[in-house]
Amino acid sequence: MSGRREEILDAALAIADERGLDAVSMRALAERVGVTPMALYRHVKDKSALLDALVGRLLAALLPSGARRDEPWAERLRALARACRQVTQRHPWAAQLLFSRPAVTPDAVRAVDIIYTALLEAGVPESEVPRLERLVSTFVIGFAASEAAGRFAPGPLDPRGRRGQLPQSALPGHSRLAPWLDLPLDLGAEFEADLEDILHMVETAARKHPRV
Amino acid sequence: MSGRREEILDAALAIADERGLDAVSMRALAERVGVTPMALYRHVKDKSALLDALVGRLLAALLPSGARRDEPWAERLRALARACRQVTQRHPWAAQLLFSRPAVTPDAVRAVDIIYTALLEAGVPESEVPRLERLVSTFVIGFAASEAAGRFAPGPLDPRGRRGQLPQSALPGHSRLAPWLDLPLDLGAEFEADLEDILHMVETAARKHPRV
DNA sequence: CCGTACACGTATACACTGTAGACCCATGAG
DNA sequence: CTCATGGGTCTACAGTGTATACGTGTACGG
Repeated sequence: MSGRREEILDAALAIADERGLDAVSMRALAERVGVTPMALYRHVKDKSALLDALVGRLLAALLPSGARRDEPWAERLRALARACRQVTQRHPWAAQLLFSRPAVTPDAVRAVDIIYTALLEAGVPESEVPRLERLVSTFVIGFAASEAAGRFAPGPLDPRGRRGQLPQSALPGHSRLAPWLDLPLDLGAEFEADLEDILHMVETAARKHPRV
Repeated sequence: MSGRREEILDAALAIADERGLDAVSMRALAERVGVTPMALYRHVKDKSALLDALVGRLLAALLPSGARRDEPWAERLRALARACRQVTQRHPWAAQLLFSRPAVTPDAVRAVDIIYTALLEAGVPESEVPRLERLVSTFVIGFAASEAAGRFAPGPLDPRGRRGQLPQSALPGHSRLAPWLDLPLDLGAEFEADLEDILHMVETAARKHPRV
């Protein structure tokens, strides 16, 4: 059962961590494994299949966080969400991949199931659980991806400069919020606050249809 | 002022719509414009700059939806969100780009300002507005990207088959939700429902600190 | 022991990609 | 007339993923 495939995935992960996802080329990967590029294709169907396998591995690492069935549902969801963010912080390249394919690998399905059972335990009516699962996971992955891709980062211009591109009359919101916008932002705290708001939303969804 | 650049962007957008983002190569683009690949570099710094310009153009098209200042704030947010989803439905390739770079182009800043003013009008305390703007936009973009990338699609396996990979004892949530999971999902309706939940969340955030 | 099948690896080649550098030429200004 | 400049071309380089054909060691059935 060829540990060779695992070795290849290890190498790919290492390269991605060290020099970014773009640096994971079949040639570079082959060299790292000490083999010819074409040899990789004996163990991996495609490059895209290789990337899928990579995210599968990360998802597996993320799983145990939400599986502790003794804790209350909200805490399990928090743990899963935090683990997800942690993964994309450690492996920024993974964020964009999380959006590409649906949850097809066994581990991904398991992660979805953790959210399902948490929502059920929260009292969300069964008909609403799938939608809320997608809402929650979309937000969590979206936040992680935004952070990893730098969408929340100041970018080439600082807030002041960004506003300066336009007459301040065109940006009433920005000019009124100016003092708050210049503050450095603590994404960790923001993530926690967002989580609380979302969990609160789940609770009201459960209260609206008082079943169970 | 060289309409040539606009002509290039038009061609790039056309190629992306017809054959996907990957088909937008400098060579293909050049051929479409009727020119040599290297000629493009007189009008566009980079390929990445070209892509940035493309999303800028889409964002500009999306702007007017939320700018109608006569409507109530919730309706303006709904309009902006729907327009965003509409854009990524018409141009699925754009979704992944929306996550890459922060809102630096003037049009993007304008879009953020629309959300700012809507949240302020809703009564959200100023200190909370920037966070909630990121929360809302993260979800909307995340939903659009998920839909465009097929994360919500059934994928290679239908729900039944996906569950079959694992013993149903490992997936208590799936087995309990089975009847709902086999239903075909209407993403349009789901998006609307999600929007309502999120707007409700904004309202409670506004009520919590009854300022203004 | 022999032959054969198979897993694994290699070598070569093809069709792409983005883009650096040198050159060319028409147009308009001084 | 001269000269600069904006736009365009050609060539070339260093990459990319991967199809195809070919080798080779190891295991196993006869």
